[in-house]
Amino acid sequence: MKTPAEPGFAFPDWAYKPESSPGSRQIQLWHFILELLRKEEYHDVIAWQGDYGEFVIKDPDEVARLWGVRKCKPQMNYDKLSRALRYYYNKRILHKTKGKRFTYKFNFNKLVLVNYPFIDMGMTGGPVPQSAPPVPSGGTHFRFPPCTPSDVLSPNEDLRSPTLYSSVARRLARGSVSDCSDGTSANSEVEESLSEEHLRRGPGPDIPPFRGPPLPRLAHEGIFRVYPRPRVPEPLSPFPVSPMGAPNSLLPPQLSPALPMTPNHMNYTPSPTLSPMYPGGNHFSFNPEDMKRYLQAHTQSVYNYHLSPRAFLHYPSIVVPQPQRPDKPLHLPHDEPPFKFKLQPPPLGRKQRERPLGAEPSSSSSSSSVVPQIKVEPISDAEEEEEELMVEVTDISEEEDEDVFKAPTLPEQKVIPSPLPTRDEEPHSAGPESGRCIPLKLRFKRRWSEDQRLEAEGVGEDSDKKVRGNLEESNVPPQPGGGPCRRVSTDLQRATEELSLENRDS
DNA sequence: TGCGGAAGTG
DNA sequence: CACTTCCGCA
Repeated sequence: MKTPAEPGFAFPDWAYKPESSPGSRQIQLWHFILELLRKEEYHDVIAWQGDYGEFVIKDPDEVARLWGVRKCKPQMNYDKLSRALRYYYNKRILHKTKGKRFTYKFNFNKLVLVNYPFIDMGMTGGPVPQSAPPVPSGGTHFRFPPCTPSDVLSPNEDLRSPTLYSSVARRLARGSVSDCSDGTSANSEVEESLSEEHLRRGPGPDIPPFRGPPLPRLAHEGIFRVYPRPRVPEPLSPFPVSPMGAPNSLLPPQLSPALPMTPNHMNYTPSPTLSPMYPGGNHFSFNPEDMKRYLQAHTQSVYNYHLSPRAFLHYPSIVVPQPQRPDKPLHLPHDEPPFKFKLQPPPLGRKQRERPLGAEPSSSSSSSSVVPQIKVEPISDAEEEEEELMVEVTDISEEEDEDVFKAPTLPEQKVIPSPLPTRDEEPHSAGPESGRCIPLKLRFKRRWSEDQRLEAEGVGEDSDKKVRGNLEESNVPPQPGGGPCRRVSTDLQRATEELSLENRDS
């Protein structure tokens, strides 16, 4: 109803932080830049130009002024603004296009990929719209595994969305360039609060508030999940409309962006909090097709500029065990272990409705004390690496990225070198449990057990010791009957439960 | 022009 | 934390 007739504003929610949110800050410079970039009105001031994601500040002073207005910093000038931009270098949000005056380039790889890691960044790049880096289409409600979105994103980056961003985007839509003292468009705030609700509701009445639409079972199953088509044609890309035009004419059924494009990334379902806006919303709807194209192309430039490839390399480790797909070796022929995913014992006290395998009901309590110690290396490792690799490590690669690109070095390779024994893999060979319909879980469990076992056998001596040490230290004697594995499996059990639950509901 | 250190701000 | 402000250096 109250859909501002603004010609396609389209920023992904994740790009903003609602003022209301705790750590929310005001608009960030890059948001602002992006915003200007997508507005015709400012094409004389700033515009996409050159490479993908590359833009030129045609009128530095004006941009600075606008920025100043937006931030209520009348003293703002290009010098200062550029300093701010320069800070983005390290964050890898931007980088300078050398040789070209006032030309910078967005590292969408970072901005976008991180949020849409499922997109294939393969270098198959075809022609891509130049000035219109599209963004994946909404409709996806991702969910990261146990780890939180913030784990995936740099802590110091605000790309992560706290929760719902429904409206913030909208506000920018209009009060794009100012709202403080300059009458230019002082509507943001107001508008925002107003729209907050129906925004969530979307333009259409049929659009349920964003929360947790039927989540595809799990990436591995719903790879081809059909996504609701965005209400709005695509001209509303977060970026200037692409020459390619809106594929609105005939959008192929919206496939999950997590499509077969890249197995690496489709193994987990991104978190809803990171998800693009609800497709219903008119605020943000991007088309996977475009996104894919863009990203592919962008990848090239990314490679050219050595932008962080870690985003990619990294994800595989988050991967969730894949159901065996004989038809398609999901990827990485060799240089990567099937999955180096270590389950982190989920927080206890939650749904434990699955019958605890071989664990007393009360085990929950006992194990709750154990869990922390048990955490072989998941949490810290996973999280730390994640962040590091993803973002902070930035510096490391700052100049060595090339290498990274060429020879992705995985954090740990000590993973199960051999394909798991068939028996272990066979879904049929039902396990002790309800050997039927908990494939994922089972797989997880097995995988994990396997992992644990191997580690226990010496592969991962460190962690093994760690675990034991901890166990001893905590007076938690090894399970008499089951040995370490037993405990592990218990935890695993829980973990899997947690995980499957996680994926089930939401 | 562009860079990045350093200190300051909310 | 994300700038803002100032500044020396190239």
